[in-house]
Amino acid sequence: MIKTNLALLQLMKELSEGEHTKSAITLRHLDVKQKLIMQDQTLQNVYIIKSGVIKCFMTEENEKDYILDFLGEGELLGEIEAIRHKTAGCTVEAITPLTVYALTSTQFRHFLETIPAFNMAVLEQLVNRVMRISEKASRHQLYTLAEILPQLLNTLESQQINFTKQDLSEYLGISVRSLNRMLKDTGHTAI
Amino acid sequence: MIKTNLALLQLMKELSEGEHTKSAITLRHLDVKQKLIMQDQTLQNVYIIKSGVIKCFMTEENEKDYILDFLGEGELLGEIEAIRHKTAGCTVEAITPLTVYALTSTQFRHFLETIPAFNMAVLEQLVNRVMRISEKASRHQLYTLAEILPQLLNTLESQQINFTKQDLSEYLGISVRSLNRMLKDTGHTAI
DNA sequence: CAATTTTTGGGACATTTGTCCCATTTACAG
DNA sequence: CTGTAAATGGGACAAATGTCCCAAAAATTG
Repeated sequence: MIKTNLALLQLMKELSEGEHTKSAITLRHLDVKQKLIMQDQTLQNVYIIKSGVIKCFMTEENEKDYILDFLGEGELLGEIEAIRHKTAGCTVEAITPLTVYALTSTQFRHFLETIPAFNMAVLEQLVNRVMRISEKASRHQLYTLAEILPQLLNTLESQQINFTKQDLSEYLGISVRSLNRMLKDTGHTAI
Repeated sequence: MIKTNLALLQLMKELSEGEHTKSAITLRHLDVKQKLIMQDQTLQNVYIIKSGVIKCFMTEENEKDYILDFLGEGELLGEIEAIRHKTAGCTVEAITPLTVYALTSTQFRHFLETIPAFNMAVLEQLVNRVMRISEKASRHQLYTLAEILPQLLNTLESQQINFTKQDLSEYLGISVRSLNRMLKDTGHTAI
């Protein structure tokens, strides 16, 4: 359920120690509930998660939030904006203490052009994300909650993070009330 | 509503005439309802739409289809599979007569590595797709049909393609019955 | 043109999900 | 430890959507 990209994490570790590259990379720490990226903001940086977990969500005009994904180690953030030269499409908020590698958007594009391994890792990151979001969208449109929920609960058990009901329902695209109801009906007590 | 990528289309036009690159690129024609890519199939090629429109959809285990997107000129197909070395995640079917540029997955990866403009165009294509799919997923989770439909109908008017009710409802992730009901309630007669 | 298939439109009813609301429990700051 | 805020669980009802089904209209085929 929490997506990671260990290949990119490893690569960033190397780059952050590399002679010519380490000066471009800094570290940043965030506490729980702090926001790394705010929707509609102009971004100067691209981030790669070193440790911790974030939620990435979009806020629509009717004030409702939709959580696109929970992302962990090695996941790339802000690359969309760096490549398209647009403002942020979603908000990124820490749900555990977080450490990220940061590099400027300009540096990011420079790395893309000059470091083949980095370029490849970013391409892979992007196609994986397309797949994942597509599959999630499809699943959530074509199955009922009753079919999706058990799988999700299964996945949740292997995570040691406490997701709030609010977060789970925003991830599923339903109201908290519906989530509660379904949990009760299926006999699930704790999350 | 129909996504296009004119930058990539232009680039492909140039590459298909370029001294060193034209031999790698072939053309393929398809009729309406023919499938260019079948879900779960292993792909040998990557395609770029030269002209025409396709629908890209996923079939879930419960036999229901979800249309991810309608794609037109310059859109890239099969790149996900070429980069991840996986089988196709969705089916691609022509909804108008179609002409595509085809190149082998190997050639595609070679172009990525050796032609910076191509690499950049693919990166842009991918981030745009992530944005688009994310926005669609979010919108469809957070708004009711009554709010989405008018916008969609608006967009439809500017297209000269006849979408079937079936396609529209699979794009919206609802049943045809619901689509009909909503069309009647909002006083829309023709599509 | 006739026969057949596909698409469309909608009635009736069941199911799912949302909204509003409030009591209880849990977490947290002073 | 205590008061306040946040999160949880669920009743009651409204609204949205799905399922099943069938008849009319349109498109396709021989």
